[in-house]
Order: sequence, then C-alpha cells, then structure tokens
Amino acid sequence: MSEEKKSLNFIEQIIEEDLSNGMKKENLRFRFPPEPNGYLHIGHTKAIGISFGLGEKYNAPVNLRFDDTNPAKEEQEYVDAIKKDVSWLGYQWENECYSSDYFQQLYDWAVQLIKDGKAYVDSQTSEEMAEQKGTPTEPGVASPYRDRTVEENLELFTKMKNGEFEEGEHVLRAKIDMASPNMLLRDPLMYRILKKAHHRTGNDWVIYPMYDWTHGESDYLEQISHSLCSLEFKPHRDLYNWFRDNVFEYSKSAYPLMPKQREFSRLNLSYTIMSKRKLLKLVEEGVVSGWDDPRMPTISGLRRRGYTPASIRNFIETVGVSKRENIIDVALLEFKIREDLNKNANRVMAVLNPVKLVVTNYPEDKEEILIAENNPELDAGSREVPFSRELYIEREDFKEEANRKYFRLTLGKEVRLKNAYIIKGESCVKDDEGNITEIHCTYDPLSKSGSGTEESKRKVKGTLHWVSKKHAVAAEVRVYDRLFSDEAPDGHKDKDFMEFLNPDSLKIINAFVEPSLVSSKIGERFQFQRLGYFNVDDDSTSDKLVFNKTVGLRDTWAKVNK
RNA sequence: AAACCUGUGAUGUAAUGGUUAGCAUACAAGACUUUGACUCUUGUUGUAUAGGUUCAAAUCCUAUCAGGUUUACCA
Repeated sequence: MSEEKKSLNFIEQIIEEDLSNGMKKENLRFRFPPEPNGYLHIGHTKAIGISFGLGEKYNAPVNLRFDDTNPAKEEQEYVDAIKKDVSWLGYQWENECYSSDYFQQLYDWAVQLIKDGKAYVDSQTSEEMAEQKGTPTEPGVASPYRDRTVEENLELFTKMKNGEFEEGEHVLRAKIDMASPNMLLRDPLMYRILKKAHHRTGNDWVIYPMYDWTHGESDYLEQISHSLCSLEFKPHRDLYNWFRDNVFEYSKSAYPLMPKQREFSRLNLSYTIMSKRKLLKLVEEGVVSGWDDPRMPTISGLRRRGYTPASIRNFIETVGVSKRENIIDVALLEFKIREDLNKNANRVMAVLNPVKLVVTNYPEDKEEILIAENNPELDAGSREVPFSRELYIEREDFKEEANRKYFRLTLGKEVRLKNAYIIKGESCVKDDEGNITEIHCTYDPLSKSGSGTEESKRKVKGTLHWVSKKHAVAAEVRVYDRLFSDEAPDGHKDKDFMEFLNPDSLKIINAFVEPSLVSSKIGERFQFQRLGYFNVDDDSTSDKLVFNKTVGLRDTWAKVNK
C-alpha cells in the first residue's frame, strides 16, 4: 500500500491538533443541525459532507439535530424531507435530536443565569432596543430595565413562561456588555414570547429560546466535540463561548466536555441560488413545480433530475473545505454526474427530434432483431433492438450536403447506423415549404454490426442512433436548461434574482425511444446514446413514459458548430 | 467608518520556511473510436501590491489594496 500523505483540510488539522493535545478519540462527536424550514439544497451537502465525513473518517457519531426554535417557520413536512435527503445521500446519524427536546433544560439554565445576575427581563419594544444597540463604531447604551432585581426578573420570567404576557411585551436578555465591539455581545436576546403552536411541543411553550442560546447549549448537551458551521456564524463564536462557559459551571459533572465552534465557507454554485427564502419564492410563485422540480438546486430536485448520491458526494469532496468565499462552476457538478453515469448507466437509443428515414433496398415486411451492448464500460450484457425498413433518426443528423467536417448523413455519403448497417444517403422528400419530411437511403446488407465481414469492418466517419418507426415507443422527454441565465443571479445589488430567470429552462419534447424502455422503472437512469443521460421521472406511467434529461454528453461538435 | 475573517491560473483546492508551485475542473491541440461520448497524450493561464526578515518566503513580519461578515423578538 502506498501511504500517500493525504493533505488535511483546516478542520481536520484542528481535530488532529486537539487529538495530539490529549482529546480522546472516542470523545469526537459531530452534528448536522438544519432548521426544518425548507428543503435541503446542494449547499447543505457541504455541511453534511463535512460533519458526516468526519464521522466516517474518525468512526465518530454524528447527530442529526433539528434546530426547531421558531414555530412560525418550521413544519413537520420539512423534518421528513430532510431525513429522507440525508439518508438518500447515504449518511447515517447516531441520534435524531431536536432542540425542542431541550426547552426545559434551557429554561432551567436561564433561571440560573437570572439568579446569578447574568440575565434580565427587558420590557421595551424591539425598536427601542435596536436604538440602544449602537453601531459598530459607537457603543450601545444600557436598557432602563438592565438593573432589575433578581426577584423581579424571576417573577417576570415565570409569568412570561406562564403565558401571562402578549408577544413583544417582554424578552429575556443576557447581561454581557453593551460596549462590546462585537454587536452580538451587546445583551443579546435569549427568549421571546411566541404564541404559536410548535410542530413538536404543541402549545406547551409560549416562550422560545433564540438561536444563540439554543444552539451552543444543544451542542453541549449532546457533548458535541466540534460544532462546524458556515462563516457567517464567526461573530457568534464569542457568544457561543460566553453561554457555554457559564452553563458549564452549572453542569460540569453531568456534561464534562466543552464543544468548540469552527467555521468554514459555504458553497456557492454558479447559475443558481442557494437561499432557502429565495428558493421558497420560486416554489410559491409557481416558477417551478415544487421543491423537487428537477431544475431546483435542492437535493430532492437533483434526485429527481437523475443525480446519484455518489456523484454529489464526489462533488463535495472535490470542492474541498476552506475559509474563502467561492463560486463553484456547475460544470464540475455536471462532470461528476457524467463520470458516474458513464460508468454505470446502460446505453439505449432514443430520438428526440425525429425525421423519417426509409431504407429503400430493405424488404418491406422484413424485421430483424439486432444485438446491442448495454454498457461498454461494464459487463452489463446486451439487449435486442428491432430493425426495419422505416426508421427515425435525428433531424440534425442529416443535411443534403455539407462540408468535410460534418460526419453525419448527407446525400451520397455513408454512415453507420449504430448496432446495424452502413447506409448511404440517396434522396430526400420535402413538403411545400421545403422542410424535409423523409430521407431515402440504401443499406449494405453485408455490413451488419458484429458480423465480422469485410464490409462490416469498413470505417465510416459517422455513426447515428435510430429507432425503428414501427417499434418505436412514444415518450415525453423533459429537457432542462439552467434556471438562471446569469452566473450569479443573486449577486447583483441593483437587480432582483427573478430578473435572470431563463424562460427556456424547460422544454417538453415528444420523442421516440427504443422498445426495451417500456419496462423501465421510475428513477432508472440511461444514456441516450449521443445525446446525454436521462432518468425516468416520477410522473412516468406504463401508458406514458416520462424522462428527465439529467445532463448532456460533452459535445465538442456543438461548440465547433457555433 | 469599527471589529473580525479571507486573498494561489478561468474555477475550486494543495504545498505547514527548503526542487522546475501539485491535483481536479475548464479551455485548446492530437490519438483512439460502431456514441463528435468515454479513454489516452500534450499544451494554456497563478502565489493581490510594496517593503522587510532569512542562505532560502505562497508560507513569517509591516503597510497598502481588494473582497466578505456583523448593526433581526430568523437560523
């Protein structure tokens, strides 16, 4: 075994350092903490890949924790979808946790903080508090309620909990430092009153803990060793530590380990958006058919589009982890799915833009069964494909005449029909408007694929895919293009991302596919030879096949042609 | 403006003071080909800038410049 020294990313380096400084390997524990307020997208797979990847690397447990502290936005539907997506990616969590499971413990600790003079009830409006907050360059000023007595605070907080106040009347604040250069330390809110039913705790609570108070303490309760999140939480780290250090004093015997937060840069993908709020807008305004629309950058959208878990995981691994802002080219994602499908998808023939081809010297009634290899990359066997006198080929594969660069069918030139015969263009039939309605050709009976004859070994420059007209199966093919025409749709200050929507992001095509596909099942993936990779959509039925175009093949001819 | 973070080809990432700055994608040329795919070969562009420390700097120091984050009863 070549012990190639694998370079570590900065998070792995931190862990290695902690380990060499005495942290026990069995104390390593990670978590992925989504808020159930939307569907997971490709950006989340980075966070998932980092924490679950570390779990796999160090054989450490990883919790799936739902950060459900805002009942106004969260729903069970999202919890279910998130679980499905993480599982689909192939990760297994140790425990399914909910921040809401810790509401009582959080409350008890908050009471202790009040008793220690480290938290107080503020009774101002949010506007008043915002005014007192100061700015990055000027310190804030203390709330008039900052020095309430412990007894008063305790009484007020209890009443808040008991529902004796309305939303907005009071909040609980941590008493830290109104002059801190870190705005988050200027007496941050710990609790607010929210009279909304929670998807798990129902109406048990009318006060809900804020993110900063909840998140770190949830990490602490679960004894997470490394709490990994994206860069925008960097300023929260001081607060994370403040809460953690205080609570640790109350509970160190029960919970002896202190987690630490570290931050990495989030993933951005060109030609798409990653904000849950904006994705929700696309769904709500009907721009897409739902969270799982194949054009969406959601995991469910990619799944429906035909992406494999392996391709997404490879993508994340290749992207790496760092602390700098980045925009990753979608071409890399597309490369990863092609790489996977090239190896694993069976090849079939389908014609998306059909024109009739008549083999004039082929007997009218004759039908032949030809053998086609399923996947040259794999030992995947072969299948039978019917051939007859009348076929469909792609309209783009014929020109009456063309230059030497054009390898396809022209009048007087030979090409091979994949898995079948070599044919020669003879003539074509046009309608009144000059559109080609039928192409006539002749075939060389001795040139049959795999027959071993001299004629069959003849080199011809072009090979076309085709389907037999009589045996062809009609199918709907949904061809997708990028949802946005701009590389960074939400990166413009003066323009809304909706302005960059690509009007041609979905084309519905009535195509003909080879008969072997009638038995294909939802989710199955194929390479339509010379076209791209396609999968069977959820909408597909035995009466009406529906395919999604996952991604096209690399097409150097299209580039030359431009 | 303040504090904090970040600057390596077109994109992403590696090199942890010690070879001609590596890998992947992208792009280009060629070979192969019953997929203009795949595969293979070759090539293209890079350490933000200016100083300094050192025998030696992408790496350490200083300044400058550029970008990002923070001023929610969201997470």
